[in-house]
Amino acid sequence: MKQKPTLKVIAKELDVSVSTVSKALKDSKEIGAKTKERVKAFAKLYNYRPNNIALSLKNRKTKTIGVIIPEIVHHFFTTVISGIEKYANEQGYNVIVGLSNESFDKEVINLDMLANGSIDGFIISVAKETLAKEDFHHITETIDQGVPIVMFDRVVDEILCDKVIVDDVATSKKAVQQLISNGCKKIGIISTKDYVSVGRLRTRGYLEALNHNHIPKNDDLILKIDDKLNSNDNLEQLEAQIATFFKQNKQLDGIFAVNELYAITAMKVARKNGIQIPEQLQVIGFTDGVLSKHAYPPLTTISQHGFEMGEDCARLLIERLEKQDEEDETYQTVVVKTDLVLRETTKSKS
Amino acid sequence: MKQKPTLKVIAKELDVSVSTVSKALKDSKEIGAKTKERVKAFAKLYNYRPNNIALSLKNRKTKTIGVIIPEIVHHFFTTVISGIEKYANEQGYNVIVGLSNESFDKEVINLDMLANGSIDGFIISVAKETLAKEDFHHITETIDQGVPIVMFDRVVDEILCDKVIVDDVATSKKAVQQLISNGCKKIGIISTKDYVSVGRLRTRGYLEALNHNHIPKNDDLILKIDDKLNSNDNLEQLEAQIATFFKQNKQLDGIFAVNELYAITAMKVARKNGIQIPEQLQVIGFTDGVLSKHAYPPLTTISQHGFEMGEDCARLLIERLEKQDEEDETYQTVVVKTDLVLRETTKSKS
DNA sequence: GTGAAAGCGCTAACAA
DNA sequence: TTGTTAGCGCTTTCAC
Repeated sequence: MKQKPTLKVIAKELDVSVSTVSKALKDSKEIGAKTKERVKAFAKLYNYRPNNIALSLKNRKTKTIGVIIPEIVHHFFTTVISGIEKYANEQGYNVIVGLSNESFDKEVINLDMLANGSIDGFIISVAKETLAKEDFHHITETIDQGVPIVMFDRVVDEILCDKVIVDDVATSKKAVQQLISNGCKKIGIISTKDYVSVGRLRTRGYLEALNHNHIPKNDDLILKIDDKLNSNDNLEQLEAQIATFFKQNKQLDGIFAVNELYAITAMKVARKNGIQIPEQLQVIGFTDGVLSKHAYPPLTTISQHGFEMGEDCARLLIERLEKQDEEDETYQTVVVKTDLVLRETTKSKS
Repeated sequence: MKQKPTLKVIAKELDVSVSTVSKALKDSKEIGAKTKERVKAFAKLYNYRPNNIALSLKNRKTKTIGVIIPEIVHHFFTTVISGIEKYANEQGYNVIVGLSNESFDKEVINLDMLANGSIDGFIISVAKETLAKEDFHHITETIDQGVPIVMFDRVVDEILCDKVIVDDVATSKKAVQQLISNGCKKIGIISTKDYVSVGRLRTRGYLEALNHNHIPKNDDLILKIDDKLNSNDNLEQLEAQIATFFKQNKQLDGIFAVNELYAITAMKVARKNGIQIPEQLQVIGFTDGVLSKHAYPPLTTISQHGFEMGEDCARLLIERLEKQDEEDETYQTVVVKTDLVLRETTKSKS
């Protein structure tokens, strides 16, 4: 193992000073042509690369951004990461990923580990446990220390920062409206507990759609899945809860699910009960991921455009980083548009 | 925005020296009890956190590891990352993710960006384009510079480093044997081009199984999907190639696919052709991901235990990092065990 | 045209 | 018990 060459090593080897080497490598006009040549040749030969850490210390910025998400085994989050990565890399930034695993403590630890100078700013989607506890001190403290944060998807209204979201209410309303227009009479929703912002908002959209069509609200038709159940471990419990829901609501002919896993599982349960999709039951999911595309039958879903969300997050963050001196205290909330991707789990009954 | 407190700031504020503060914060016995108290109280009050970058520069290690994978929107890779993350975090390491997007150039850039002191070591699964070009100079150079690398899944035999793989040949043989035992007579394989190591090896396992059962090889039954087709973009092309394959091989009654996307797509094509699964066609995939689990019917697959692979990668790398002085030039190749997860796309015809 | 010195934030050997 | 100093690798100002 050859040791990595540093300016100092090169300087000694060539019998010049460190600063000469530094300048030569930057093509400074202060340095004589042949010295430059010599230095550059030597540097190339030994594959010199400036030490990023030293630069970071000097410049007080690391050119890397930290992304903290609840789970990486989740198609939506990975598309967002792809988007972040793409934009960040284009701007010369690196991306460091931390997983909270939906746990408050791990979220705090991750933030702590990275906020100590390792990264210039965060992009985060808040863990369910954190939302449930409503304890956001780690986030506000980080912001107070001058480390900017961009929140996406699962955001916290009270915290002042840039945000990238989807118009959950309007989008859900649109989806449910589609079911109604298609002739569904008894539409159920499979959502999360209310502390998860997106679940709460999507439920609100569902209710607005019903209301708009003068359909009375029926609490039996609203299923709020217990916390953490969309982790891959307890699929059986998820299925059990949905099976019970089906049993309690016999004439269900439409389902709106707030994520694709819930939608897919509902379809599985329906199939076991001999219910035909879309003839007897129409289904729409949220988040257009691989699961939806490859489901049988292919699932009609709302596309959140995760990749674009990621790009927006990175853009917002990097823009703020690059003009950090200006102390801009006005925050943006970007609302990414959604699309209803019609596939085979819905169809007009007319 | 308060500026982040440094030792220097604290020292000045408390009118002691920087080293006193440093030692006090580390509970050094050299420092007097009340000085310690004072310093600690102050540090807590202003939420002091040591600057990681400075520590990295000092210690010549960053306690972060770089993971470079072809695609993050891929269940297998995300499970591996989860495993890496878990083990790394337990050991106090951070994980930084780079995506090569199956491109040689992006792989090189990623390696370059990070090899300059930002990370202590790499975990990498090689991009298809790199495998096709057979140009590995960026990898060998990195190793030569003293930055250890662990390869997983898509590895390069010629490169000396730690590796974590699955016994692709034996595992594939087992899967195909299962099909044969189940009574399949005409078994096809859907694989990748040969330069992708895993595709090549899995095809070899397929052939060995046939051979073992005295079934003659038939090249028509071997489909090698064109490069990059498992990226989500060109699903139609994938489907087209598989449809053609079906047309050319009428009595196909068994399919072994080298990843779950190929398997799922084959099932889709079969369904369109009115072929019953598993009655008329049995299917086994590789990589037990979400797609397989939620497919209809649920797909029999080989579980690669990605999470464990990730843990092994991290363990191998960190072990090497922590004893880097010893200059251990013996490399390990960990072969992770696989399991055949029997679901509903296979069944004995007896 | 080249080099010395200071400094980014921190630690540790050594002095006081 | 506390402080001074040097140094991690680099940039940059200011002398020479």
